[in-house]
Amino acid sequence: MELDALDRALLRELQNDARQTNRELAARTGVAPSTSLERVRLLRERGVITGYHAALDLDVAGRPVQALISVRVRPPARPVIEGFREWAARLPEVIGLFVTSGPHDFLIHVAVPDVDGVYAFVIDRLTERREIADVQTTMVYEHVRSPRIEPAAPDRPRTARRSR
Amino acid sequence: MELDALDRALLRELQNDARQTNRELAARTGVAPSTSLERVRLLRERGVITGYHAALDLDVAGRPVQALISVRVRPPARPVIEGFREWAARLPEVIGLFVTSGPHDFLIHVAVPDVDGVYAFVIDRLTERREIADVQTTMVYEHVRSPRIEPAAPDRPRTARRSR
DNA sequence: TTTGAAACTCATGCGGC
DNA sequence: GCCGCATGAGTTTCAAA
Repeated sequence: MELDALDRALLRELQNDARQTNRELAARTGVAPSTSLERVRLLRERGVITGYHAALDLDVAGRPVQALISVRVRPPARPVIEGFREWAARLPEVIGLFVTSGPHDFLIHVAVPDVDGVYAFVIDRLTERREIADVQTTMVYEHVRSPRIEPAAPDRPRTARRSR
Repeated sequence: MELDALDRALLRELQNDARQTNRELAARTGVAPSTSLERVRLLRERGVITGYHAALDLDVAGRPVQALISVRVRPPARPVIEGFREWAARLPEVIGLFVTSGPHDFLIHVAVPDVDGVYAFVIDRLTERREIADVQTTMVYEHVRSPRIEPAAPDRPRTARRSR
C-alpha cells in the first residue's frame, strides 16, 4: 500500500475539486489522461478514496447554528454505546459524531436553524433515551475543515542503525 | 432562497455521490438531464453547494489514530483567537477545528499514524505557541459523519392563526 | 506502467412547450 | 420552468513501447 508522488497529487486535487474533468486532473498532475484515469480507479479500488461528496453551506441551507453535545451513557458497555451511536447518527440535526475517551462517551455535532433548535435537541430528542447519564452543551462559533488531508509518509526502509 | 423537492433530491444524491453523471442524476430524480443540469448549476451559483470533494479513508491513508485536543488561549481576544485558528488549521495533523464557547476556546481534531503522534502533537507542536493557557486531550475511538445533511424546512407561510 | 488515438458516452445550449 | 435534440467535449479502452 504505497502512495507515490502522483497518487498524492491526485488525492490533493480530488479533495479540492472532485468534479474536475479527468483532462484537467491529468494536466495539473503532468500525466496523460489515461494515466490519471487508471490511477484514480486504483485509488478507489484500494479504498484510499472512499467516495465523492457535494459539500453544503450550512448557513445557506438554513442551519447556521452549530453545537457540540457531550453525552455520557450508562452503563458504558458495547451494546449501549453502539445502540446510542446508531440512533444518534440518524437524527437529522446531527452532522457528525465522535465516540471518545474521557468523562463523556460521545460528542455530537449538530447543526440547527436557531438556538432554540439546540435546546429542543437536548430536551426533546435526547431525553427519549433512557441510557443517557449526563449531557453538556457547547456552542460552536466556527467550524473549519481542513481542505487537504495528506496520507502519512510511508515507513522509511529500516537499516541496521536505529538512528544517525 | 427556497429549495423545492427537486433541489432537495439533487442535494441528497450529490452528497451521496458527487461524480455520478448528470444522466444518472436526472434518472434518479425523475427529470430530464437538461433540467437537473440547470438546477445543479443554480445550486452552485446560489452557494448552496460549496464544492465537491473526494473523501479519504484515514486508516488506509496511514493515519488511523484520532484525538480531540481542547485548547484555551489567553487572552481570549479576537487577534489571539484568529491568529491561533489560522495557525492550527494549517498543521498537517489537523483535519478539523471548532471554535467554541465554554471553558476551552478550541477543539482540534487531529489524525496521526499512532498514539505517539498525538503526544508529539501536544508536546512539540502546541508548545510552540505562547498564547496557550490550557490543553486537554481526548482520544477518538470512532468518528461518524452524517452521509446526508438536509436543508432546513423553509418557514411556513404565516397565517393569522399562530397554530391550528 | 504510460501513452496516443479510436470509439463511444456525456454535457451543454437552445427552440419549443 | 421543463423537455428533447444536436453538437462538441470528455471518457474509456486498448495495442504498443
